[in-house]
Amino acid sequence: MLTAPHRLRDSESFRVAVRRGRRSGSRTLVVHLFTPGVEDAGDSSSPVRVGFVVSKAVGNAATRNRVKRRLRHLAREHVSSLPGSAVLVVRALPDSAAATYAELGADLDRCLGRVLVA
RNA sequence: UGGGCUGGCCGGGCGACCGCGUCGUCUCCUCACGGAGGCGCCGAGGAAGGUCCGGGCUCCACAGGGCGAGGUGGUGGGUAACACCCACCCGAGGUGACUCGCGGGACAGUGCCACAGAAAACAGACCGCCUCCCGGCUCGCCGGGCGGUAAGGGUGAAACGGUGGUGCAAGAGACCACCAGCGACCCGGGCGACCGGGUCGGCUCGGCAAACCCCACCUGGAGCAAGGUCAAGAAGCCCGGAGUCCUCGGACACCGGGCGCGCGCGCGUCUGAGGGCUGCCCGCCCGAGUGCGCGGGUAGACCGCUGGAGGCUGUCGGCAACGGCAGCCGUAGAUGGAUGGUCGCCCCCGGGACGCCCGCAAGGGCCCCCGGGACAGAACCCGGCCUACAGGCCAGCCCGUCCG
RNA sequence: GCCCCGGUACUCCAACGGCAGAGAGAGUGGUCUCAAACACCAUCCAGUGUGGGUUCGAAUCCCACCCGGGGCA
Repeated sequence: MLTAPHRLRDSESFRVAVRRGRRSGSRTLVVHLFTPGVEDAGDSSSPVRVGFVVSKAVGNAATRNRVKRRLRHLAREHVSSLPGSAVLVVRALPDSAAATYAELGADLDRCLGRVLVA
């Protein structure tokens, strides 16, 4: 689980991450990672922030909550490996509703690996 | 023992590790705001759901009357209130326990009843039946006419009471008996809906109001993004539309709208601007500001925010719903939205199979492996309704079978 | 949180409570053409989102549910 400072909670940051960040997808989810450059980062001390997008196509409220909780728990493992002041948005696809915790973890690892190579 | 009816209840349990949120407390960092960490308590539901009703709460409004609109619809209770619940009545279904019913009014009026049929609502008469008259005749009849009838025909969802008899030219509630139905009155029972009995009457009168409508009763508007406090802010913000440029990500200017404030103009301050009575009118009330245009700021934090028509137990009243009294309990408050993740054991269900046990057998039990365990996530709070739901527990009752 | 529309053939859409359903496009088969397009003719495709009720009779009226779209704060 993520503590409060690591939560992404304003829609502008979501838009920036989704539009300008590096993207990688899998069957169950899509990852957007935005790492601000030197000129963009006003204060380099801001923490890594993570947000989630789980649309109604995934399922009803209980299902969406479960997916979101699993993703939050998984994303916690990656916070320390991300560069400072990075913004990560994880978008859940409809197949994520039926995926197990291990499958979601594998997909998140693979996508984050691809995004972080560059 | 098999099948069924009704009511109530549960919604996996225990443990380990890693985590999240509110509150409390301690420690540390910071000038401060605040932040980090440790410990402790608590942390989704029976439907939290759909948003179909009813309330609480908040703001606005509120002399009264009329028209309109919407809702409810057997009776009597319960309740803060209801379209909910309970009991009863009536009707329908079931052998029964029991279930189901938008269950007022069709002599206040208007409207509709397709097709078929002679005729579809007020009686009328197509084929028939019959007296009489005229004509014909093969004289048992045939044709025509003035009339009388409504038993029979067949259509339809529905055809103007049913059966039997008297009666008649033929017939008919024309008359009689019984039955069904309608109305009036009387007696008895019930708070009442209504029920039981009797007398009399005309002797009979279709359905649809989830068609307009009539009757009785009820209904002010909005909603916690209500509403309030503080901060920021004399500066160009947000939303929608369409356009130009372009490095296709954005930038720029235009039009319309939104809110605090500033400026200008108009109309006004008791001879009344404007507003309200949230559908309209009369009428009434409030009232010192208000309408328009131009410029164009902020959209953050906190309160509201959880103790309430609260729950449990006992007792009393009541057929019951429910109510009175006493005692005990203290129970989520997030805001990109906490209550989770991964395992182990147990429980339940399904499948498989080595072995073991019981049994003549069908089969049953133990152990092992695999898979599964629903519907679904609080967002101001309650009372209901409706809808979804794996599996399970308890109680009462009905019908059948067997044994005594 | 509050509220409003809509659901009929493959598609777009009509249908006073009355034969259960019109039209256009698309499709199919013909005519025309060397072949096609166009045009013309014929034909096929629905049981009206689901369930229940009122009625003699329901796409239509009423109730509940499902799905889709939209608006306001």
